Amino acid sequence: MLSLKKYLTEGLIQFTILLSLMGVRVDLDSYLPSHLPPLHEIILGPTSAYTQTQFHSLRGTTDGYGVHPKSVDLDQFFTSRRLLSRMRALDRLQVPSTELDAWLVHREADSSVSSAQTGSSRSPEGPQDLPPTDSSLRDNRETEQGRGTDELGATAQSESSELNKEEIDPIDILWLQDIDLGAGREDFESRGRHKDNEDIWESLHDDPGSEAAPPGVQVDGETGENVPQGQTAMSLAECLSLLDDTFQFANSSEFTSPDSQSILDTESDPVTLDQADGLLSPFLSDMESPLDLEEQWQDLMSIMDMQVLCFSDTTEDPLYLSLDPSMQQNGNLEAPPLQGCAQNVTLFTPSMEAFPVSESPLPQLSSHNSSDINSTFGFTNLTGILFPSQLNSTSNETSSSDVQDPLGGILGDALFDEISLMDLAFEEGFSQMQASQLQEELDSDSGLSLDSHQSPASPSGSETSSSTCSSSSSSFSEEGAVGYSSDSELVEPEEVEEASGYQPEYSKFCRMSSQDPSRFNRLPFLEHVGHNHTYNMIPEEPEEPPLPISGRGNRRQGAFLDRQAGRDEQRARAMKIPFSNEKIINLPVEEFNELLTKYQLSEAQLCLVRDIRRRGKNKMAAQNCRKRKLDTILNLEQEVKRLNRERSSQLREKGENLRSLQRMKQEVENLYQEVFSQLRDQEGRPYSPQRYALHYTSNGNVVLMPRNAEGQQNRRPERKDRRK
DNA sequence: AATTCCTGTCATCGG
DNA sequence: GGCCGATGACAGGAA
Repeated sequence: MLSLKKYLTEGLIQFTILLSLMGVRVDLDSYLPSHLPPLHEIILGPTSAYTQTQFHSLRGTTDGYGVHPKSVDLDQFFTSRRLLSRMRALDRLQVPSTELDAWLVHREADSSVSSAQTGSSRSPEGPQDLPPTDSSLRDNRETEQGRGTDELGATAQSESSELNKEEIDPIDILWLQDIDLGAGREDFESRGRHKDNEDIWESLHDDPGSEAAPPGVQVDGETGENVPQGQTAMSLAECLSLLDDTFQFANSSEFTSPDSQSILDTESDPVTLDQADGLLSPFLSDMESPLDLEEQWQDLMSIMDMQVLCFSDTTEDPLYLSLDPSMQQNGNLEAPPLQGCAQNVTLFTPSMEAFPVSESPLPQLSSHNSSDINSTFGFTNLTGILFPSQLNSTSNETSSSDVQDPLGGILGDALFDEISLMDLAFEEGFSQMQASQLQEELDSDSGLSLDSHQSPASPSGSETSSSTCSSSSSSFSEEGAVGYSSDSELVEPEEVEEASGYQPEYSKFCRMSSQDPSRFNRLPFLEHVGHNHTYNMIPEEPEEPPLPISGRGNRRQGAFLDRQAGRDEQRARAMKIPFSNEKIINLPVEEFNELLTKYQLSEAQLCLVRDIRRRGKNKMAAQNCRKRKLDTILNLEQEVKRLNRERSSQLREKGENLRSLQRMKQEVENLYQEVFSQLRDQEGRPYSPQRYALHYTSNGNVVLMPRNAEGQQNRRPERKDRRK
């Protein structure tokens, strides 16, 4: 839940930034072709707000705990870095207004075709009975077409309701079992949210058809699809609402459970899925596959990147380019120079406008050395990137190879090979990740909380629940692992049931119960069998029908438990203990002592009773301990996969940035050539590139200097630059 | 017969 | 100091 909040907050922040950017562009586009200064100011605000300093201070203050490998903090670290780089990219390159269109398409597909994640995860139905999307669900809830209507709808269409109920039942049962297991409060809350969705979903299923359509959505008479009305604009609230819905669905582990997936695979109409795939945005379609929120945001940002890069490719405005020679100072190229380059844009533009034709640039050069620039604007490199190599190729002072392409080492094949390999590994590992996605999502995206963030069936939760339960009441069969009682008459059927439902997720971790849960999902009466982890509740009586499942683990377990339970039971019988081992083990200590005082037990009897209690409790503790250990291992495994994905994504992002940088370099080079070729001396002759070169001052001015006079500051430049 | 896996049990530690 | 849960270590049984 914590990570969910984190992602939600982060997502909202990003989305707000997006909207603000879009708004800025819309406002300025109408009257300002060269809107850089105001846009830059606006962008610099959030950009500066994401400076490293603040980032660190935030890291230090928000959560308070150290950077554990599986800490949310670490996640936040990567995410914040990504945000920072994205913001820099936004500063450097504009966000096209088509961004809004993407969201509109998203919503339209959402409304008309059915949500991919909804359809894939929950709905086994065909195209005629498409479940409403989550946003539409929300709309419905807000427009009183939710529960109130669905009661009527449920009576009128009880049949379909029954059918839906049947299909929902396994999931509900799973959910309830998790509650029974003592899922933590956080799990309760998060699941409660899903449950809300399920309720609404159910209600709308009970009330299918046009009346379930949210306001603003018409039902196509031919296709039966919901056609959104008035989609030309989406309010911020709607967008945020949609975003919120998306997050809820994205984080819904139930919606990606294998059983529901199997339901989809077997019953859903592929045409519907195709439609959904075709219309939904990649952001949504990702939720169809159980990617984590991190990836979804990455994909969203990738969309931005693609658009931004396209925009960058098409733009010819050289004002976006920095021509600062100080960038020649260093050779290595990394992301920060991009920011510096972008920052320099605003400095460059006005100064170029005010550039006097007859002004001598040399003093400026002498007064503004590159170190000043670096210290002032944070330029550390970009050195030869922005300088034409061919001009320097004839000069002995600057090696062409040096200036040629400092990116060469970075943009070499090695990096891209690495990226490709990472991508490949990512692709290959994904199916496995999908297989274990449920667990990953249960642990939330940031995943890896060892003990502080247990899965719903984590021992801490169940133990806490059991301990509180046992201490607060005398119903000692809550936890279920209460066996030891061979007195079958004392074991009530419901107790058996509870015991059978004990630790439903244990099957994921224990080989002994490696039955595929999906096999029993459609058979409610086998639900408990599918999650049978009763160490102690296997009835001793042979007349008890054997469990329909078989397998080495269960047989062994059953026999072993029979033996163990029988041992203590026999001892208890031999010692004529007047109450059941179940009570001995599971009663709270006060009631247990009370029980002991009620009966006049001998010393040997008391000793045996205490031994039985100690062994029984320790046995449950050992079971929980082992389960927790397995949980930890699985969580670590998931975290490793997640970090690999993160690394792959960041490598990809880095490659994109470097490619963008290369494009910028090429454009600047072309610009340099163009400017230089148009320069004429007093006699109207062009300057020789072998003898002259353009240099850039810290204030954005461009000066023409003789090459052999470079570094000498007492020479007048032949001519100043021209504005581009 | 050796190995592996599962489970119970004991001892110990810490809350 | 006792209770209780967690956990490492060990043992025993089954496959």
